[in-house]
Amino acid sequence: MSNVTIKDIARMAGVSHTTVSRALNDSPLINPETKEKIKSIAGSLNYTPNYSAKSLVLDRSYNLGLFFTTLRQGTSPGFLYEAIKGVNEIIKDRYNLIVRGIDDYKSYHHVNRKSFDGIMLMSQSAADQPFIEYASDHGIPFIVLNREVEMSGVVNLIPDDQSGAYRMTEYMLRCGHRRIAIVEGKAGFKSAQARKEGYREALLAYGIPLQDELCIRGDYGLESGYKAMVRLLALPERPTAVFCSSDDMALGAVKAAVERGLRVPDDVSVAGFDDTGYSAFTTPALTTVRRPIEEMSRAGAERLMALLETKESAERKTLFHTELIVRDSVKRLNTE
Amino acid sequence: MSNVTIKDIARMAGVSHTTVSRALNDSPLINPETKEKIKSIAGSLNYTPNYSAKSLVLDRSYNLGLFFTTLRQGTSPGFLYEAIKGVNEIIKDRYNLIVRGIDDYKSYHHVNRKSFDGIMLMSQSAADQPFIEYASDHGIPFIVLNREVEMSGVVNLIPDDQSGAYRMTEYMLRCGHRRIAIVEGKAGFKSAQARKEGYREALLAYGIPLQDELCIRGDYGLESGYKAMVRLLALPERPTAVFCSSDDMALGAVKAAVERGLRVPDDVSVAGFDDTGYSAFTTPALTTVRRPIEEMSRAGAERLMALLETKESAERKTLFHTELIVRDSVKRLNTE
DNA sequence: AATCCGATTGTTAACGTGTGCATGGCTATG
DNA sequence: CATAGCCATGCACACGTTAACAATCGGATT
Repeated sequence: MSNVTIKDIARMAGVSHTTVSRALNDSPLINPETKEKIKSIAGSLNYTPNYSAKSLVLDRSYNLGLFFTTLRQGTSPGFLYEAIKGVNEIIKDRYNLIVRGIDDYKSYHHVNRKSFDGIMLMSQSAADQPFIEYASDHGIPFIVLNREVEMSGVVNLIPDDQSGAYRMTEYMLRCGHRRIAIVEGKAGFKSAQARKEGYREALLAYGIPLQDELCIRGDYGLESGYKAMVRLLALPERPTAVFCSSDDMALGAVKAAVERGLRVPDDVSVAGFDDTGYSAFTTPALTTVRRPIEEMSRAGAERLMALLETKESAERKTLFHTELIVRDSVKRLNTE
Repeated sequence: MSNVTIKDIARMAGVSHTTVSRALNDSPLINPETKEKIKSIAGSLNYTPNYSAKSLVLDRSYNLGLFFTTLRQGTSPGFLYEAIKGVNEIIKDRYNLIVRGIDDYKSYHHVNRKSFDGIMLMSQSAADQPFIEYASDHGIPFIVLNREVEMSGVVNLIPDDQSGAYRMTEYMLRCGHRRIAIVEGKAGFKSAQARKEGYREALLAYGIPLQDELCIRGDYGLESGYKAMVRLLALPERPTAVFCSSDDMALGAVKAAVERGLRVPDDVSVAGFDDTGYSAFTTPALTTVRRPIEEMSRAGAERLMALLETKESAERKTLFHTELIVRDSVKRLNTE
């Protein structure tokens, strides 16, 4: 049992517990020989510091929060996975990573400076604005990932969704598509808006008007992609290509098309967004936009650690590049 | 700032901090009126207890661990997602859920009774036996999910993989398949072994010998399913059905088949295991075995909470039912 | 020889909370 | 009226750690 305290060590070493504390924290005040002796005793006793006690006096909890807007809906497994993986690669052993959806909290009461040294918010919707203000008001060091936030002074790492969507739409246009539909993301999600905007811009650049009947609202989930496609296929003049704002919705869309006897991409092209691990293995392999979630999370963790150790923080806003991944689900109509 | 302490409240209420402490903890010793008064002051001051201090004196950290064998490889995003979701639904606000792969720790030094009130281990491989022993030796309350563990006295919740695999194989046999291959899970993973065993048993029941050339080792990942299928298709006499030990591998397998001009399930049948959210939306929709990860995690969290609050713990081992999900990826060869 | 200084160690208090024991007031009982 | 008993509260300490300040010692400086 690790009930060993510095006082026990002090007794064995014939010194005061203060000296032990200093020795174990590598204080330069302590005689090197004493230090060695104390460390070896600590080692042999298998001493582990009591972090609750440290926390109390040092005013640090050693807890880091990784919060999502929600874990219930609108957060894809792949997204969660990459984010956790990225962060866990960076943080030191002594930090605890606490994962939670902010909608899991009945009140933010338990979220405070004493309980969290810092927080990374994977923000997906404007709905977490209150949370951001709460964190800011309570002086909790935090950074916001994934969603652009207007607040000044906040470290903000975001993927360049808009230009990703632009490039995808442009790619479809270059392939000769002119009647291009979009299945939008979840209402209220900034990412949904950015992707729509990239789509709109690209169409504009090619002088093609935005048509309401080709814009269908989804919620990023599989099912909503399916339903959206069903509606698109029922149109008098149906689109030749469908840009889905998430890979999951693209899967749903493909499903709907195939069920109705259409081949993808021969009869209708479908593209996604995210490049989840699955996209390369669907049939057909999905043309999509890669979003560097893991890199972004890693960078976020690094920035947060830096922010905690030295009080300075570098640039506020950083864009992470998204990348067009061409696979097999969009057909080339011309020979350009 | 939440620098309010019970002493501040005590001063304002004209009582001792002891009384405040008791009042806020609903001690029956305190006069109801005093209690009300104190609570209202605490409320208006927006008081939050300092959990580091509480931890120190109560010897509880309010941290719960959700540990995986690894987060790097062999853990699918969907698995992680469902587990976290299940646990987060149960645990109370005041608990922190700490998610980590045990292979992230350089040493277990930071894992101890003071830092974790309890641990749920999503065990996937025998490789975490040392960790289990460590936790046991250090007297940390813990339960093991997902993998059967021999240790006595450990609460152990596991999905009935073996009978799931049995039912799947049996289903294929009933459909008239006789030459059935298996793509096995990651070496060393208990789940891989259990699924293989169910497969073996079913074949045996139908008097069909196990053939080594039809058993290919995979690692649960997409890529490995692809490669396994490539090998199977290169066989002189190829299987009519392939049972993959995970949905991900099934996706990979389908991919390989389609690339070689084969249709699933018309030319070759493929089945998976897990019933990830995607299985219903692949083309063709995947026939698979549902594994109740979320339910199991929820139950695990409940059991752990119970174990922490009252020291008793109910039955040791609980099996969670797996369920055959018939979709479109396995062809019926007969008309039985 | 008196003083000072640097190196090392110890004394003591502090962080915010919970709890055993003592205290004081009030009521009921004889 | 005295005493027992209960209810409500306070006092003092504990939890394990860090840190400001004091203390000791030996040697160097004046």
